[in-house]
Amino acid sequence: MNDRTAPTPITVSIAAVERDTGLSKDTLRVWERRYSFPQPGRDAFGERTYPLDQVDKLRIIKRLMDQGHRPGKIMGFPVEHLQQLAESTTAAPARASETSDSYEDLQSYLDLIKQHRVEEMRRQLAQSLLRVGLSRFVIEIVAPLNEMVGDAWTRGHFEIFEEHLYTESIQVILRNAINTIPHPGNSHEGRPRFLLTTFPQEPHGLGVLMAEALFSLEGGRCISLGVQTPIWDIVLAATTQKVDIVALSFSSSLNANHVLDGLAELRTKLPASTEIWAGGSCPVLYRRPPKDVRTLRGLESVAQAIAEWRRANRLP
Amino acid sequence: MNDRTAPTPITVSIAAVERDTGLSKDTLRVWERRYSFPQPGRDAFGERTYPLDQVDKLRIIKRLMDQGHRPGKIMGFPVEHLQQLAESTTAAPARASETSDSYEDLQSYLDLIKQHRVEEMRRQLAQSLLRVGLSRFVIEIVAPLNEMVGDAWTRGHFEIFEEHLYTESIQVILRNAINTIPHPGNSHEGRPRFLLTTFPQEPHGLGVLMAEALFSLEGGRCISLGVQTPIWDIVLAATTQKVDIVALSFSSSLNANHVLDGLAELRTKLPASTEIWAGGSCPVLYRRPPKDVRTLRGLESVAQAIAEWRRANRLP
DNA sequence: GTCAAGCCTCTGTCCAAGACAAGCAAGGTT
DNA sequence: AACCTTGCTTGTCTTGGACAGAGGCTTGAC
Repeated sequence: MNDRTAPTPITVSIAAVERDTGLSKDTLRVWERRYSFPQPGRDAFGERTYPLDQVDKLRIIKRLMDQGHRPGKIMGFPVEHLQQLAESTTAAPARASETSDSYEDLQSYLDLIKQHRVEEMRRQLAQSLLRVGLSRFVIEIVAPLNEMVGDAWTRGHFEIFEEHLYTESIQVILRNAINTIPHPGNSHEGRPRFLLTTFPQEPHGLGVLMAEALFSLEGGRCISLGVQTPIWDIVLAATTQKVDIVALSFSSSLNANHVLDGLAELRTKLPASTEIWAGGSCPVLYRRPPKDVRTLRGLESVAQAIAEWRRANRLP
Repeated sequence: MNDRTAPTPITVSIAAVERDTGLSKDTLRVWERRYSFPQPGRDAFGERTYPLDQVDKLRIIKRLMDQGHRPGKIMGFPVEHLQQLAESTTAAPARASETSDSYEDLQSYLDLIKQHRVEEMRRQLAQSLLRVGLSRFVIEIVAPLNEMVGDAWTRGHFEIFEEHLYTESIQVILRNAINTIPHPGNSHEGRPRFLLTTFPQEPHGLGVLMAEALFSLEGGRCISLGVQTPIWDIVLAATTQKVDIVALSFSSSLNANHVLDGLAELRTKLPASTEIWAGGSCPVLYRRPPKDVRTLRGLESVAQAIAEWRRANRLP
């Protein structure tokens, strides 16, 4: 129950390891049985005590698994090897984001986070927003930055709290910007009503926020449910709010089958007149596009999608 | 593992019950063994399937336990009796919030959610904010509303998406309000630096946001990490950002032991000069106050706590 | 009558080893 | 290149036993 760090302060209990690594107690015990790692000592009551270096290794393993590695393959490697493995991940997608703001400009934001100069970063973000406008800001700065931050994290260059600092900063800037978008009169003509959220397994909210910004700019009326809404509640909300389009955001960490199954289920439960738009970095959306769901590959396609919706729904 | 709601849609798995009630799987099994409640059925694989009414009863029991009741005493009672018991104690705190906005005014917000008139609710919230000011808005309107919404949710009067709509609305209003708080010059004298976040098991972010509003109003400089930051990352962020106070928010859904263990561990890892402030509706904070942690019971005490910090840190 | 110390019961968490379905990779077929 | 089958991998659920620590009760001293 407690940490029992008192006698030998260099070990922690199984509950603490579960909290710090996100690996369940069951998993920790079964790994020990199968792979002989971790190998915790025992305290006077026969309960497991994990040395800190093993907890560190568990954290690295967890990160590599989020990246797609399988535990059985990597469990035996020494820590140095694992760190090396983390380094040698995709370098390609970061280069693809050299569009208008050059790669170096974006990199400077990462440096600001790494130096923990949060206020300076927010100032510069706000400045960029003013310079290029909200739409280009989201598409050309925030989206590639998200990717770079995620990338840096999987390589172990960022701590979790640094990623939190980044996310919170972007959220402040974007929400503030969304608030300043003027309400274009009372005319509801040709203004699609959006419901925005994510599936229960998806805790990342920046995608929803970016979509809300772009939809609103294009004249959409947005209702956001935040993240992690059960499918049935999405249906309830969509029908009671009489929305035209349900928009969902998917990050790359999600299980492919869950995404497809969830979208299929949502499609059957929603009336056919309600469109479903799906976007985000989840690869399966574009590799095996689901039936009767509009997939938005890249945020640039948002404007076109809304234009097409307008054309299709001009006069019913 | 999965919900297995497909064959008989009226039962859920033990993992789902753990998620929805906050009671651990171990606890659920041991209750079944000792008190013969709950009594889940079994699916084709021999795994427990909990009927929804039993989950509802478990939720009520959880709430009564938060109020001090012991499981063995109340487990055998029928649901009606338990509800009655819950009513008799709940009435007091709700009444206590009849300070400026009367109970009926707050109730009208709940009605607006229930009628799904989101924009109207936001308009009225914004109006209340202007009328009474941010500080009283947070303390006298948002805090009791949170309680009422949570209350309505545990009784099954609210759908999940309605709670999401509420949370998102409050978030929009509060973040906007926080943005408008003027930066009082460059003087850092007597202005405590706060780090705000929650523990990994705590996904609710409104508490952090309310605290940020009040701290900022009192002249504090706030750095928010959002929710669910691992303890080690809280330590890292606190030291690199050189904060004076780490402020944490705890909802009543959290496991008491996890909260106390986490706070104890955080206390040992942070330098003694960094204060820890803990607040929120988690009962254990006030029933068994942790060592060397300042617990803020109710948001009214924020101003006093900051005043005391100022007095203690005037001249080192 | 009040308070402290001791005892006892209650209660959540940990342990062990076994079982199995869902996830994933490799091989074969169209 | 797209698809199905087969077999291995892996996380989660199962049972029943054990025990520490908190809560509540009783006793005894003042």
